[in-house]
Amino acid sequence: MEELATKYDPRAVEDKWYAYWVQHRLFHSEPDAREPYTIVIPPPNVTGILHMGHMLNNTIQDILVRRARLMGKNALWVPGTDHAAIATEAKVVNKLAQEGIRKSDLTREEFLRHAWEWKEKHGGIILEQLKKLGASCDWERTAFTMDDIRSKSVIKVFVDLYRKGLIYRGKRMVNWDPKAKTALSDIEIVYKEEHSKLYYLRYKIVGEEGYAIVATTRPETIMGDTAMCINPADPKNQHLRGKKVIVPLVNREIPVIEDDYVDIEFGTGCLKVTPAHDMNDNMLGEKHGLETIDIFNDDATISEAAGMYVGMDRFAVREQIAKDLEAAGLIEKIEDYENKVGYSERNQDTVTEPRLSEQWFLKMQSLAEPALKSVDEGVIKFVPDKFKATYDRWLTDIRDWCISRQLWWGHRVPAWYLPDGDFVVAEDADEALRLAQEKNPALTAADLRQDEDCLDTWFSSWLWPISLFNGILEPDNEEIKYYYPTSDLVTGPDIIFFWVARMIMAGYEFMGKQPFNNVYFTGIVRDEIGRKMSKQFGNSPDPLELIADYGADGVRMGIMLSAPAGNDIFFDKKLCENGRNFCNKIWNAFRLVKGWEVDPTIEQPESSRKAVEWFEAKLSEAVAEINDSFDKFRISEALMTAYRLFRDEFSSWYLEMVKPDYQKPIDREGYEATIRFFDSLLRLLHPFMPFITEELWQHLGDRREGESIMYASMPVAGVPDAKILAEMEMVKEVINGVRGVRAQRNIPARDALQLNIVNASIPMEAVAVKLGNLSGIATVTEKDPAAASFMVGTTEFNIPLLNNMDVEAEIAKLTKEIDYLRGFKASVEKKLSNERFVNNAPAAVVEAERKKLSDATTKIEAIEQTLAALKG
RNA sequence: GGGCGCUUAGCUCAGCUGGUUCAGAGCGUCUGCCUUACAAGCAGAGGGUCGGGGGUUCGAAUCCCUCAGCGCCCACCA
Repeated sequence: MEELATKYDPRAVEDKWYAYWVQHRLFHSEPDAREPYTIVIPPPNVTGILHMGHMLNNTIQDILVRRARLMGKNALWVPGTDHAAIATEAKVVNKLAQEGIRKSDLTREEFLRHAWEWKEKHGGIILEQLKKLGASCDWERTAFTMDDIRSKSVIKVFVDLYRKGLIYRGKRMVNWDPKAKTALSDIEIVYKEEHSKLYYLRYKIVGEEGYAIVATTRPETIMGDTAMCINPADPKNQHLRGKKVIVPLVNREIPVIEDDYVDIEFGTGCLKVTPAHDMNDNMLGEKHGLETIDIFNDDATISEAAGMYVGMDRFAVREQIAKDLEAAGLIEKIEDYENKVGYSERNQDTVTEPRLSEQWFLKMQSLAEPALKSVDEGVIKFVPDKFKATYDRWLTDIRDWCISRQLWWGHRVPAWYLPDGDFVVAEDADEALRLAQEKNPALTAADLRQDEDCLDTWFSSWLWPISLFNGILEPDNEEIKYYYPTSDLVTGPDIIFFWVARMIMAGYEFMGKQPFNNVYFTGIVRDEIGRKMSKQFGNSPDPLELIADYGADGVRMGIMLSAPAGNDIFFDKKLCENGRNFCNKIWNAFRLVKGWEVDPTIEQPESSRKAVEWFEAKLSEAVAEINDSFDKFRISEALMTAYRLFRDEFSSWYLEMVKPDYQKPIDREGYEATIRFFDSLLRLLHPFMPFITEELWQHLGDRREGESIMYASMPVAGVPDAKILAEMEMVKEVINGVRGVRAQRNIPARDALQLNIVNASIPMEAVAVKLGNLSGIATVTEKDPAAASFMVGTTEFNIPLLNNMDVEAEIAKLTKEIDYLRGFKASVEKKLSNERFVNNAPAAVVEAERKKLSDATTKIEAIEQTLAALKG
């Protein structure tokens, strides 16, 4: 192999290996005899662009999938995209607007043609970006929520649920997005605290002097007022009972009704009731049989029904009406007020409007029950489990799901209306006609009109773990039987209701089984100062640029280093630098090893033999730790363990122990063991850093075409030799002691030093000699006053320094140490002289304290002697 | 208004059912080193009365109470 550069260049290897993996179909999975391991990707928006949240999420999924593959499972990660009805439709509408085309001028078919065009052009960019990250998805299975199988699945499920009586149509109060002009479900509303005004309006009392004062934040809705409400128990408003009042400006008489819903303490205790534009008012309206006046159009401009301000925008009207009321002397006062205003989750600049409209709903109660039970009983495990509480609460108090959207981009509601207003629900037009003819044999296809609405995007994503394997259309097919339930779901806690809970419900409803066994919730990615990364702030780095700068492996490591489960992660580019540096470390360790020349005639040195024995144990220990971390989904910790194993134990200790002298050949045993360890380390690191590990693994041995580290086996944890681990830790301390002496006195590493041990000996002398650069190790009975000293445990070590000795400094150092030890000893003595401690604490604890005391005593004596010798 | 969670080194966090391995890790900082794998590096060092107060206990970062600060989720107070 040719000379390797001193720095790892990711660009030279990443594309090469990704193409190799794809070419050899190494990400592809088909059912076989092995145990399956399945992940379905949380489908990103088809027209979306990769952001840091995706990077985190997909890095974790890739780590899990690659690890499962290395563990011999039949690992499958299914990719795909989501049609994201509202978001995509909005993008298409904007794009058309720029071309001077209005959606309202297009037919549904024309619009959809534009939308598909847009999807073909922009769809899947995000999947290409994932490839740069190294995502090992089975691209042959790439799905789309609006492709044929997924669309038919959605329709089938709709029809099924309708026939089970779980889907109904009704005129209800829903959240309305006046920009997208569609209904939204309850959870698609985000409430934001806002500074607003509380207007106190004067409602003239009919047949009486004076006014009733009503406090409202929305004076523009007075045109829709159809009652005023007081609490019957409110003493200050008793005089209003049974009266009528006149809506200011509008001059319409409305009754005063009574309901204990009204909070006596709020404002004046008088509430204006606008049943068409407020959830609670609607409730009051139904209870008291009030008229509803819908004063808004679907874009939240004022409608004809309002009779005033017609065509004006709701916020403009608020300002205008305040002025007009003021001018008419109908405002008592205006106060500053903080309240929560609902915005569209998808369109966060748009204030939603409660609105009465005809929509399709799904009854949730019966679906929620098994879903709730499953998580409660731990059939599905949440990591971290604190999210169980959130999940429980939502499902326990669940409301029906408004599933229809007034959009064109999506799955069209499979309902057909008959001329008489009745409707049928069917899988297609033919079936619809048949059903319609059962009602009226005279009907023809031309008499039927399909519902214009689409279904909520989540009504397709909730089927994802099933529909990806065609489990809705063909419930008994081999794939669904093999891959379902999937293993782990990796997603953000922000979509726990939108997606996770609903997938669980769908899983039980349509498969009778959970859709996945574990849900791993990632944190939200924030910048260094804690802001959520978003386009708005422009604080999200471009993932592709990061990959270009640091390499995919470096970026993956950077993300994972700071990503404990469920905690928000503070992303800082510097972490990618650490990742890149680590790649470089691995690269250079490889250069070292690859540069060795093997001489089979050389006998393995003692230091090398010990090194191999020790690292064998160290590796086992680390593998066990990593396995344990993965079992708990502590992926960052697993990475940290592997990182330290490679950098500290392998590079700094092991390689230094087996490394031959400059330009000297290495023995065969030491070399082969090192290659074996390197191989194990690469396999251990592969899930985290797929590219560099593949590159080096390929160089490490003779590989066949098509062979890959992806399918090498994960190292298994043996039983580590505890004795050698302990011995090595002791030797490390001795070597550190020697290095400390060098550092303090500026003794160059190349000057060999003599190490004398006072009345003791150490294991692995050869290792200490090599790494400490010692000229010799001897056991002495007398301590040498002209020597630097340090202690490991209760053993004292001397390094004779001859004229290099700084007696004052040595005395100062030892004095400090002995002071600390005396204090420590005193505290242990105090504890041991406490009878209650000695009597109550477990014997082992007491014994440990006794040992501490005797060790401290030994050390103090040794230092006292040394000090005496130095001073004498 | 309800629920949950957090507060440990300059930063980000780990510390499971109280007691040797309990005050840790990574990063950053500081000090030496261009030592023939790696300066994107090596070697070494410093740094916290575990948010405040109280309690239980022989013993508390760990259990209980309380105060303060922060975060998240949910909720129809106009």
